[in-house]
Amino acid sequence: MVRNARKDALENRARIVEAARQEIASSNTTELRLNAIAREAGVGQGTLYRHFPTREALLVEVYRQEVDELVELAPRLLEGAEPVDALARWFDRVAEYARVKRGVLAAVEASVSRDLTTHSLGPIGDALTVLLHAGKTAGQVRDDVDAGDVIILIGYLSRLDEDEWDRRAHRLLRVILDGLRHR
Amino acid sequence: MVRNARKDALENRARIVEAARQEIASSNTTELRLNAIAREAGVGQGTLYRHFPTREALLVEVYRQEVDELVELAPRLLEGAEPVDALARWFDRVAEYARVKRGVLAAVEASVSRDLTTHSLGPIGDALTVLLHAGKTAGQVRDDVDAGDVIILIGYLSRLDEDEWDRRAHRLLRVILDGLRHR
DNA sequence: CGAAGAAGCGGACACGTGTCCACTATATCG
DNA sequence: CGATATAGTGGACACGTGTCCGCTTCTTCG
Repeated sequence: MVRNARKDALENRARIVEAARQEIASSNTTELRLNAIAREAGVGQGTLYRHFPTREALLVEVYRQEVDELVELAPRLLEGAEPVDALARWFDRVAEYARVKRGVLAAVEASVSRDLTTHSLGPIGDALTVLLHAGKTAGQVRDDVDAGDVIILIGYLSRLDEDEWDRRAHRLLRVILDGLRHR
Repeated sequence: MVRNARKDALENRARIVEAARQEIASSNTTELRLNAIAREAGVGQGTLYRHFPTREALLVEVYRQEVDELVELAPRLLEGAEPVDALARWFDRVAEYARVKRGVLAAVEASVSRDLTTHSLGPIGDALTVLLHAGKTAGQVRDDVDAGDVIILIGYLSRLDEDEWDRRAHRLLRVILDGLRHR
């Protein structure tokens, strides 16, 4: 991360992420007991919190691969489809992740909304910005929304219970998409 | 609440609600330290939790008046306006409450989404159902949404930071409204 | 009215979170 | 290479939550 990081610091960091990954994999639940992870990683609480100030920061790291995939998917979709359709497909992919790896969206949402004001939306926000911009340029997406707005709106995905998912997740994404359309 | 309630139980219940109300009034924050309220009300933790199993249950009680107002507003709006416009105005009113009395919507949202499956959406959900039904009948609102959907979508209001409010709250309500429109 | 049983009470407890700070290991520089 | 400043460590702690259960108080019924 930083230039002159200490060797043990990096090791600890890696060990924490690994412990978190395993914890998530084994318990397949959204819950994450931070202190348990610290224990499993063989570090103190303080160490964990210094490396990852918030639970979300840790989740972002754990799901980095998934996040990266979403990010690089956006421009690819734009090449092969109308902007609004690209957005729709991107939504579908987000939903897929949100369903299987519940932590992904929760992490993104929380970390983004934390500094919505700072205009730094993180990688996911940037990907969304690209999609929205294309949509606006093509006159398919309303002009008065930004990536932050959309992340706020689709945030419900991370709060949906498993048993409501099938009935609501995709339908509500379509409602939001229609709301985003230029009229 | 129940028929044969014990006198002291009712007193305690009232005292808890009163303590909560004061706590909210004085600290004007969304936070609510349940144990502090129990202490102020002069009851044990157990007592508080028996009367109000969840933090939301307590908030609903605290904001009962506001909730009632929202409920009886819905049919009144329908008398004087097109269904979609009534819905829009009702949204505005919800936003107003969500801004000033942050707890209202948080409570409603949480308590509703807790038993979305049981088809009991609570009073607010019922009010919304009326609005949506009128809109669908008039062909102004899409047929494939229910009150639960809408509550989920507008739930972002209770999560918006004060400083993002002005920029996003109403705009996003309009986006949602557009998404709900029949097309 | 007094006994009995049920409804309600309340505080101790187990657990998780996040902070703080005295200590330790590491990188750097003379 | 050894001194030293400092980044990094880890665990104790203060706090909040929610549960559990032995005890108390109310109500009811003979």
